[in-house]
Amino acid sequence: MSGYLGSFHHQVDAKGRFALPAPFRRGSESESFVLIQIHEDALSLYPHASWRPVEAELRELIRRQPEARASILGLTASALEVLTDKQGRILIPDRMRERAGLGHEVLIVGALNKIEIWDPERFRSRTEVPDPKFDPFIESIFA
Amino acid sequence: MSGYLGSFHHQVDAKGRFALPAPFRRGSESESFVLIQIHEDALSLYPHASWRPVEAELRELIRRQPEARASILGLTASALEVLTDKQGRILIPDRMRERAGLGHEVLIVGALNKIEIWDPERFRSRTEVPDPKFDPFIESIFA
DNA sequence: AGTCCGGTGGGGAAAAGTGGGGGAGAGTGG
DNA sequence: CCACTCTCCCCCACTTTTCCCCACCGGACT
Repeated sequence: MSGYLGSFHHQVDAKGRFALPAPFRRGSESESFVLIQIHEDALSLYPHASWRPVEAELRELIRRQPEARASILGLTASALEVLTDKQGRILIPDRMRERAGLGHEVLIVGALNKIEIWDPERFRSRTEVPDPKFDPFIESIFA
Repeated sequence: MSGYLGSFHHQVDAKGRFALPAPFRRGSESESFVLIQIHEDALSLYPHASWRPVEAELRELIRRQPEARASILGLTASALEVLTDKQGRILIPDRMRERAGLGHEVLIVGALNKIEIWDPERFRSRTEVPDPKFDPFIESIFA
């Protein structure tokens, strides 16, 4: 299948679960994901296939720059391997939800090789005014 | 499965045992680990599969740089092969706990190919302010 | 209007984390 | 070679958390 596309407005229930949008489930049946906070304003969800090369590159970075150990350890410590339950839902631990500033409404956003989880309001404010500096590059890609 | 991820706040009981977090047990059923102190501020726990290449590289280093012998001997002398008991717990000898500065509360941290055991407070102080020098590298890995 | 499918909500069984008693085995000294 | 001690690990027990399962609801397509 092609990369993840689209955005879906879903609820996080009292137990901290949200339903993975049906289009994102196809091709990842009963597969595991890696849930991690890379950016301050969102959570990222990597399917196993996308995560593997990331992991390999992280280990390569540690080998070449041992001083990066603490930075990477902080990332992996706050990451988590998650599985969809039989209803296709994913559990976000409360600590993660709070740290990423997410409430009980989230926007599940397709980002090609991964999925991002945003606060809907914040997502609007971050994307409604795109930087025109990149327009020519983007234009040429789509030409 | 993918590498070790996540952090878990566990107790070390009066006998010096701590429960290996359930996610870290999967895939290593009744496997043995190597417990070793590589860094000053934490203990490292290598599953057998991750330990093998480390051992090979240590032997290779001794052959090429015999002067490193004493340093490596110091490491292997204080390392230890450990097994989980039937309850999935691992015993840390008191000497090791003291040398690594661990109390009766520990943070079990996933670090991809290995597991690290930290004092919770110390871990927070070492990782809460990541070095921005590595941000560009890390950004590009997760892009 | 009925049926299917995707999203939402909660009860309850199973597992995870924690604590401690006691027997088997290794190490030590007589 | 025996007796004593100490450590380790198995077993049992209890509490909390996790997640599996069932049920409901609403919209879309037939």
